[in-house]
Amino acid sequence: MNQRRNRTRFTEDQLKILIKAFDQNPYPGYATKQRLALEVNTDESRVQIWFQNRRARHQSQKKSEPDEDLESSQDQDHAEEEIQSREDRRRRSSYTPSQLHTLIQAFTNNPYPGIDTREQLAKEIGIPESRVQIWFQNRRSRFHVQRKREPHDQD
DNA sequence: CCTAATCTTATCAAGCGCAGCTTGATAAGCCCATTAGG
Repeated sequence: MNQRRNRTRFTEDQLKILIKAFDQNPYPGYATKQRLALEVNTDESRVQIWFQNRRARHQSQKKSEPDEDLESSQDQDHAEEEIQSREDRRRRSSYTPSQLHTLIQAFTNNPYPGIDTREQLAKEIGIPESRVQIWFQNRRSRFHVQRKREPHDQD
């Protein structure tokens, strides 16, 4: 059926490691996320989601605090520097026509597959489930964009 | 209730082939995205 992945429960030890890494760099590259995943014994995709959620929480918290003490006056270009030092992304995947065919067919059948369907697909075509999920996200996104660009006279 | 999982939208960037398109990967979401599991 169409259900979510089981909710991950991080232990305190795991969180300690993740938080420490987050404080050092809230935008880890793929290699760092993989290393962390190994260290806390989970999947890289869970580490990725954890960082995304933590950034969302942290940034909202940041906004509510003015924090104009004696630190920000010294280096104003800190933000740019932060972006520049971003680590490498995951290497771009490339799918065979056969894999794409299977994905597209599944998409036509259901653009919002649950975890079971995604994992089954992943197994079937031999790519990680996280890539399947990203593929569906991108596909849906572009489907929506195209719809906006060429609005049909109906609706 | 807390926060992992999910969704949309926008953007970066690899690959191809040599200008600019296609598409996988990543980030943000604003009175602070929504949904839902335990």
